[in-house]
Parts: sequence; C-alpha cells; structure tokens
Amino acid sequence: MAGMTDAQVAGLRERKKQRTRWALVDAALDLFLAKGYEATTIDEIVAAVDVSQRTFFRYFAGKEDIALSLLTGYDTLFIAALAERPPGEPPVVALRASLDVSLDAIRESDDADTARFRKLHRLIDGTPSVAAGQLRRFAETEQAAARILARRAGVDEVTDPRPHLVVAAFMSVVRVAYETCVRDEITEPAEVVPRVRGLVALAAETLPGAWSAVP
Amino acid sequence: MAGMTDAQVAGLRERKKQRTRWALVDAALDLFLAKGYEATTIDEIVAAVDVSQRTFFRYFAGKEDIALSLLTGYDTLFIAALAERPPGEPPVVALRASLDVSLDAIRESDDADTARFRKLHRLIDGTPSVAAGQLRRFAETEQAAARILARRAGVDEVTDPRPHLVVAAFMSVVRVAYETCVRDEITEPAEVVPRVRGLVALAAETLPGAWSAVP
DNA sequence: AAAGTTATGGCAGCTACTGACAAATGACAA
DNA sequence: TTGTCATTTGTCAGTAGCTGCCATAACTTT
Repeated sequence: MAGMTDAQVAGLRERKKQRTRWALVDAALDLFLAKGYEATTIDEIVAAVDVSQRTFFRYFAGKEDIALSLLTGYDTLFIAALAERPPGEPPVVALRASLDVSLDAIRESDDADTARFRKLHRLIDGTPSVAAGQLRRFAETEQAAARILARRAGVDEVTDPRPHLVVAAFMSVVRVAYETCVRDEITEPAEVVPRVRGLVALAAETLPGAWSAVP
Repeated sequence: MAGMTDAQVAGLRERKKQRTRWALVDAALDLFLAKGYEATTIDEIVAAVDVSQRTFFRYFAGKEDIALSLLTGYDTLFIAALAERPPGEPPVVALRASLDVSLDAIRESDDADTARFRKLHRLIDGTPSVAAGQLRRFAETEQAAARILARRAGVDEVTDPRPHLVVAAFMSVVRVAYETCVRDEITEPAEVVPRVRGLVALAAETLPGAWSAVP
C-alpha cells in the first residue's frame, strides 16, 4: 500500500483538494515544530500554503484537528479490521489482530506519511492540548470498537457493559504504549510499532494477575 | 464531612472568594442546563453573579474548567487516599480502596455539592466538549496515580511501565462506569456510587479471563 | 488609623471560529 | 469549443474566548 492518504485515481478537482489538504498539514506540522503549537496562528499556516483562512476551516475543524489528522486514517483501518474478524474469536484476540493491521499500515506507509508520523510524535511531546486531542480520538475509537464487539457477541451494549470494559482496558494499554514512545522520544515507526506490540503482550501477562490478586 | 468545597474557618477575604467561586459555578451549571453549554457565553455567567469577565478568568481557565470544577476535589481525595495506602498492598487493592474513599465523599456530600453533581451529570450527557474535558481529568489522575504506585513498588516508572498499565486499565473501567451512568441518565449519587463499585467488581471477574483467553 | 497586600474592574487587543454572498474553477454534455 | 451546472474558494463582517496592563477598591496587619 502506498499509504492511505493519497487519492489514487480521481478527477482533477479531487486531486487538487488532496494536495492542498496535505500541504496544509505539512505546513502546520512544520510551523508547530518550528515555533511551538500555541504560538502558531492559523493565519501563518494558510499564508504558507496561500489559501484563505476560510478554506482552512472547510478542511479542518481547528488546530487540534489538523495536528492529528494523520492518525484518523489508521483509526479507520483499525475499526474496519475489527469489523471483519470472525465472530467466534475471543474479543482480545480480535482486538490484537486489528491493532496489528493498523500497526502494519503505519510501518508500511510511504515516505511522506512516515515523515508526518515522526513530526507528530515530536509535537505531542510537550504540547498538552494536542495530547488531549489524542485522548478524544482514543475515546471515539473505543466507542466504535465496543459497539462492534457487542454486536459480535450478540449482547445488548446497553444492558451488558462487558464488551465496553474489555475495549476500554485494551485501548488504555495501547494509549499508554504510545505515551511511553512520546515520553522517550521514540518517533520512528520502525521502533514505535514493536514497542506497542511489546507493551500489549506485557499487559496480557501482567493484568490478569493484577486484577485477581485479592489476598 | 460537610463536603470538600467549603472553607471551614478562614479570613473574610477567603470566605468571600469561595462564595463568588461557587456562585459562578452554580450560575454556570444552571445556564448550561437551561440554554445549552455552547450557547451559554461567559458574559451571561458573570452577569448572573455580577462580577467582571476578567474576574471569571482569574477563577477558572474557561468554560470547560468551570463545568468540571466540582470533580477536582474528589480527584484530589482519590490521589491523597492512594498515597496513604500501606506499601505492601497489591496495586489493584489499593486503587479500589482509594476509589471507595472518593465514592464515599460523593455520597456524603452536602446538599449543595449533591445538587451540583446531579446537574453536572445531566450536562455531560449530550455535551461532547465537557465529556472531552472529563477524559483530560481522568488522564491527569491516571498520571498521578501511576507515579504513586511506581514509587510504592520501588520501581522506576520510566523503565517499568507495569504500574502505568495497571492504573490505566483500572481508570478506564471507572470511566466506563461513569459513562454508563451518564448514558442511562443516572444522576443521583446514591445510585451512581453503587453502580461504579459494581462495574469495578464486574471488571475484576471479567477482565483476567478476557486477557488470558488465547486459544 | 496608616501602610501593605491582594482581589477586582475596565480596557485594549489578539486569535479561533462561523455565516452569508459573490467570484472562480473544474465537470460534463451538446 | 462552448455553454451550463455543481463545487470550491475568497472576502467580509461579526461573535466569543482569552490575556496583559494598570488603576482602584477591598481586606489585613501593625
């Protein structure tokens, strides 16, 4: 795959939109890293790409949105993969397999997306409002995943919270894994991916014992 | 306890500050519920209490902050309780005991705080930006709790992520519990508290099996 | 009662964000 | 090619969140 961000074949109009979209993202990430997230204004971003401010807000909901826009593709991939896992499979197995799909996508991204991934990880480190945006993304993905697992298991997600509990615990482990990467300034996809896998594996051996330990 | 929000004995100045602070909170919550969170402006809140907008921002960082300000006290209580648990205790036991402390505080709050609690729960339901603020609060509490558990266990929190994993999973269960309350419009502390305890107990029996199920 | 400390108010200003309308630009068919 | 249609873009005007600055008012202390 050449990354999920390019619009293979399409009309001139669509290609042009994608170009300005990613031009805005790249300009924003560069400015954020150069002079700080809060200190960067929308006006500076749109000036670098030479579009109007109004156009910016037609593409993105705000600064936080453009900063994290790279990751929405991987989230979508994760959810799509989860929806196609065989129904008989245990929840955690399905979640780990779907996570592997999105991690593979991160590792096999093209150069442009890899560069954006690195920049984003450097940005999140030391920018609380972007980190807060991350939390929102994880929560949305969690919601979608819980719905899928509940349907798979054939239970009503309103009366039975167990699918949601499993997904929440799983996603929180993934989140902690990414957070340790940010903290240790591990920005390379080739290093991030195995670390996330490793922490999920560690959680799988650690957490069951931690919960049941009631002396 | 008469709630953690009143300033027992103190100078006139301090008492006055607490009064305007909670007057602002109550005015804000009422306005948010009456005409919607986004539709309520800071100007309307300060007009109801008759202070200047500038003063508002000396008390609160913004709308999100004032909406969730009631809960910061309970968070502080949770962290303080966790810090005083005996060091030999297993992490999850310490976390559950500390959670009980903050849940007891919620149930034994005075009438004013109970009313605020109810309003806040009604507000979060259907107000995404306030719900997002909740996520940030939980993340901050998680950070603090992880640090305490790491010190207790005598491990370096940088090299050993296990304390953080346990706390993250635990806090995510608590968060899901609150979310189900909001979804089911359970606003009464007397109903919220047992439900949170129940979901934590359910997680304790469900999650270990879910993680280890690797056929 | 005076001096010192701290909270408040008023203002000026910046930035994020939105609605409405007009101009430009790509899409498509005759 | 040209004319028509749909969509995108720019401009403008306005609202609201938020901050720094300085003078004034209010409590505190001696």
